[in-house]
Amino acid sequence: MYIIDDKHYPCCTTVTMRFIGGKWKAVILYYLIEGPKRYNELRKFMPTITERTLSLQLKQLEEDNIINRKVYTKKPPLMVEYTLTEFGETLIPMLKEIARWGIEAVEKSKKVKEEIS
Amino acid sequence: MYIIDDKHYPCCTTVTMRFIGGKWKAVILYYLIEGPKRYNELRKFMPTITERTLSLQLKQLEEDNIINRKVYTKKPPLMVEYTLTEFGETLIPMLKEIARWGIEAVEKSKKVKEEIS
DNA sequence: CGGTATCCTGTCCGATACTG
DNA sequence: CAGTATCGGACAGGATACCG
Repeated sequence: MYIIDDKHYPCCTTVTMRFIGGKWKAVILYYLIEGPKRYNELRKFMPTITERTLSLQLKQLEEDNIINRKVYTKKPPLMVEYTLTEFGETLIPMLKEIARWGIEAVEKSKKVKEEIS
Repeated sequence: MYIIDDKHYPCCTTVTMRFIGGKWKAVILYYLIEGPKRYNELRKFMPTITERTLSLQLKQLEEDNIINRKVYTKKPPLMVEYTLTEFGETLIPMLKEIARWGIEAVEKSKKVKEEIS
């Protein structure tokens, strides 16, 4: 049993999923590995996410101190950049493992298809 | 864009989350790394999961060919064992990374607390 | 022992429209 | 450009009771 901020987690794995679980967080973070990204850049990488959801997920990641939000202009059009924090960067090895396995799974399913057809 | 079984994924990370996302799947798999486990053993490891949810998650993992379900008795009391499949074993490095980061995050939050108090 | 059945709640997340 | 506001549907997951 682990405790962070008075919240109880039955397993160290639960802790991680609390931070990067959900449909989009890991994907957002994956794209931030290679460097800072603007809001619209992220949207282009994830064409099927809605503005609202992207906005919410970014806000949560910011609250968890995983990413940093930096505003470069005072008046519209705004220019906002998102970056991994130092804490967020500790996630990189894991994010790469997650991505690597995803690719492996896709490859495998292709092979299966080829064998069947 | 990746496609498995006619389902579209915008990113390789999405593929992985499709398999191990959710509140419990990664936790179940983490406990299966060290070897086969019975239904009630898993429940003891995760005291806060409900029977229904554990049952559902196990069934989904079985459908995804990540775990294997083996029944050893014909009449009650039943004896059922869950094991990682060969495909499921490919997840191990990632699962260990996820667990490792969870522990790291807990340690870090402790440090922060000590610094504050 | 290893589950189902039933019911119910919360939350995630999408669609759409609007704004400084 | 980078969001917010509002509404609503789907589904994950909890509580409890029961079964082969």
